[in-house]
Amino acid sequence: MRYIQKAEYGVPPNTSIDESDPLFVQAIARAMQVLSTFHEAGKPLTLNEIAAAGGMGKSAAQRVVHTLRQLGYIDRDADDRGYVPGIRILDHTRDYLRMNPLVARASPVLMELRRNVRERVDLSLRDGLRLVYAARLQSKRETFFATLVGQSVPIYCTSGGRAVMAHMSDAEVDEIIERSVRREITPRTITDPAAIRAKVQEARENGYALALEEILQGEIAIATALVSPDGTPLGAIHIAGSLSEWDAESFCRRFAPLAGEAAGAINRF
Amino acid sequence: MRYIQKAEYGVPPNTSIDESDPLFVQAIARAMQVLSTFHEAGKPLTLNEIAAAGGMGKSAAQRVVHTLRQLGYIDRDADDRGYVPGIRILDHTRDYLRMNPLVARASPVLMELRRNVRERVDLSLRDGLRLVYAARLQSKRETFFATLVGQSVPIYCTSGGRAVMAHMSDAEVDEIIERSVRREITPRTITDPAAIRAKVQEARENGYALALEEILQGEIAIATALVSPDGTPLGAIHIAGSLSEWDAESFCRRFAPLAGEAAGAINRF
DNA sequence: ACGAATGTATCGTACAGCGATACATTGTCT
DNA sequence: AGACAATGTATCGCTGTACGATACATTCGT
Repeated sequence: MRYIQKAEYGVPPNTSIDESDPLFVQAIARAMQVLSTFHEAGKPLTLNEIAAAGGMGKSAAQRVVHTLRQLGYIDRDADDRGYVPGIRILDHTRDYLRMNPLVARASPVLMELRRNVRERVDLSLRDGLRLVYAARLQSKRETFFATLVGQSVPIYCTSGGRAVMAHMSDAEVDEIIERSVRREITPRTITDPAAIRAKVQEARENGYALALEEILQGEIAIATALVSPDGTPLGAIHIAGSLSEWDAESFCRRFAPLAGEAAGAINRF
Repeated sequence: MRYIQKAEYGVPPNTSIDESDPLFVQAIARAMQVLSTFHEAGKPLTLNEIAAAGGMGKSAAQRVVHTLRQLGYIDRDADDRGYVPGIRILDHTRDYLRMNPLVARASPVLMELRRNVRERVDLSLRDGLRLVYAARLQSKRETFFATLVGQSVPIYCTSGGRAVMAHMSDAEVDEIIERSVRREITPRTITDPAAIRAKVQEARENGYALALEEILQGEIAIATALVSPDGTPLGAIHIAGSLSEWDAESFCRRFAPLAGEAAGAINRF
């Protein structure tokens, strides 16, 4: 039995909480902290690992895990060797997806788009310095792990991220670049601030953003932004293909108009 | 802006918790209770609604919501009119999906299956009296809301459920039937215990289960069970099509072998 | 067979979270 | 417009919950 794929190029969400907030319930923070331990895990976890990772005592971890287990948010591994996330999580996934108006509005358009495009089509939503994939329509050849709902990627070095940044002020863009932990995820990841700004500018002019192998070797992706009525960028639509089948120019010529149309259909108020 | 689709035919999970458990952390239960309020909601919720639904005081709801908001598990609605589930939920979705060995093992097989089948293909996992959809490869014509990850259906009246029950003892089957709140979701939903037992027996003999419009009008579905090495049923693979294109017999003849093969490929330890 | 690491149980004390209440702000009805 | 109802926000003293240390049980690894 194998357990694979931890965070990898995923981005941890911002969990910098304000200490000494009179309304803040610490027990809840502990619970979520425990659940979040799995973000970095590649295998079922033991109580001690959870306690250590959460910076809490063994007793605290024990009680939290016990409680979450009763409620179904944590399970025992199939072989009873450790703890894994529980199925009740999916109930909340459903709630999130169906109550997010952007997802609801975008989905039919995405499926229509997928009909005209034999490549992977994704919807991502902005959360701080990252984009979180909310809906993914995989192409024929994709592997499962590359296309998980909830997967997240940095804004600074992705097509979707740059499409989003294209709808921000220069100051905001700079702040994102500044605060991001930039590293070369692949050899072709663009990490230089000036170069990123240039790509954002390019996206502004083209109306779409392009990224070549910045996250995954051999992957080409273009994206267009989804914006709220007041112009705030909320997320992006991605079309991703393989460089073994496409060169950048023909990929853009073929898919940029489609991606633009799709975004347009969603963005109308 | 519209917010649609609440629980409907979804099944609420079993949250009957043991009172007076010395290790039970009530604050966590409260937090999850609050998040679970959205299961039944068709629109953004107010503080008072959350408090009332959770059977707690306004202050308690206030603190819980405040905390979950800080952590990103609850957001304000786009128009600042109410509370909605937050995007951090998706991080845990990803954890669940990738750390569940059955999902991991089944996914490539599912995609291969989808390649040979132009209909919807689903993977569901058992949780008590219900099946929870964990992976869904939609066909061309599906609407988004019909194919949400996290959607759940009762065991007693679905193809997947009967495929699962086929791998249980008669006593276990009876218990499921007994404990389920059986109602006619559609006019064709089978709710009579004896009739259900007969359908289970039929599934045992055929190696697959069939359901006709028991959940959704016009839908036909067949399913095969996924079992652990010791024979315990863990979930099912579904193939679902439309009665406007298929009659029961040809649907089975065409897809039963494929569903069986797929389940077989996954079940080999 | 042994030792190390796991999950489980117990218990008195401190402080976290409870509920009542009061305030602020928004939207709605006539 | 003006008043009202309903929303989210803040404050505070008391109670009871969750804390951590420790001891026990059980499984795993070698």
